[in-house]
Amino acid sequence: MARPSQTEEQSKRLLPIVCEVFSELGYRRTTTAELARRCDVRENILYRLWPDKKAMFLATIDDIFRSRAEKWNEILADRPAPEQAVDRIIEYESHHQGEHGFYRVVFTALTEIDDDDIRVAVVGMYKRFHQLVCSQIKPGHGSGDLESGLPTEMAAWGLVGLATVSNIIRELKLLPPRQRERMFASVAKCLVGGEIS
Amino acid sequence: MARPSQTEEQSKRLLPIVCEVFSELGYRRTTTAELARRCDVRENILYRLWPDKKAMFLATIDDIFRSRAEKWNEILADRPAPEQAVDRIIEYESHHQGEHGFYRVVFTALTEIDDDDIRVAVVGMYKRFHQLVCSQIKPGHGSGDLESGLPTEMAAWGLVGLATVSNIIRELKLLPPRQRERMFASVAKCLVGGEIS
DNA sequence: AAGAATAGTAAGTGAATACTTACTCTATAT
DNA sequence: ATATAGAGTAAGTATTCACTTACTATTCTT
Repeated sequence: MARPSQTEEQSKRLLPIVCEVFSELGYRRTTTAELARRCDVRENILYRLWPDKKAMFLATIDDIFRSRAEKWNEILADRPAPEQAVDRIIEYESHHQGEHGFYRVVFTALTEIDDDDIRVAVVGMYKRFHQLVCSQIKPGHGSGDLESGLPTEMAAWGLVGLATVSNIIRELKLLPPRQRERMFASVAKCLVGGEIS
Repeated sequence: MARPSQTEEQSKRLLPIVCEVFSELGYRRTTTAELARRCDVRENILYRLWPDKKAMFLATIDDIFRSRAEKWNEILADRPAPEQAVDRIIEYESHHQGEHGFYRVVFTALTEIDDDDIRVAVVGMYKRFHQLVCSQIKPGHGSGDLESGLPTEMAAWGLVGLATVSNIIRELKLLPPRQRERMFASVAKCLVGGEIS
């Protein structure tokens, strides 16, 4: 009949901006007015793309995980020896942490888990994140335990925790960058096994 | 002249309740009306004890650290062999994690660090927390590095991270309690050194 | 070109909320 | 006893904010 809908394209176009705002301000402090301003559209246009503010946030949670997983795939794309996969990611993470607001979104989401939809989204994200880490640290080492003596799943949780503090340290400037990177790399090595460089 | 002020006593009496509400709802979702309701007083009475909502939250951040540090001192009060101090705390933490809303307050505070006062409070809290962990894992092992090969300060950050994920796992029920406890204990052992039990 | 659905504009609305004000009651020092 | 400062009550206020509505302007199909 008439104009074909562009909502799909527009959602895709605006979502990164929405992500950015949520990661800067957190869920509650982000107002729909601010989202509209930053997206350079009116509020009701956002409401045509998503039913409400919560839906915008849920889309953010999904997207933020997707983009992080994508980054990792890029890093590993040129197929290094599987034993080096972990080291590559550790290298990358220790330097580029927090660049895409991943943890800021996670933190603000964690204070909203009384809401079932948000809880489900966060739980899903963590499970996939943990799985992703597991799959990356496993191949290099036979089956079962790592060199450190830890089962893969446990070491993976340790790494997730390490990434979390590391981001907190970064945000709060608790350590100078170099020192933080060394800390990340050393503790990560300790968890997955191998010498400490 | 007249009645002696009881503000001191009343602050002390109400602060634990205020802490509880902030840890349940986070900073933004906590309304002064709800705080008053839970404290069973009127709003303006809270405003006589603290100048504004932020001050109530800052008091919460301080108190939540104090009470955690106090707990640890209690645990170590009956002077076990210094080598066992770490194991005791690990034991305690793996079981009693999250009981006092510590991490919920931390998470909600982390999304408010654009505010300088809150930032300073959180930075202070983390520094003291890290110091506390350091002082607890150091004595058992000579000077410098731990059995794991990690410097004490690094291992301490690792433990802080571990405690963080562990609380997230608890809140999101990502693992059944027993498994979470085993994970915590194993990864902690890996970080400070010593056999994995 | 006409018709129709979508994109965009601008103003508004009702509820929530941090904080206030004006007041009464109560305990204490003298 | 009583004057006085603090404790408690109750209503209010200005603002913010998620979400809506009524409208105009586009762009596509036929």
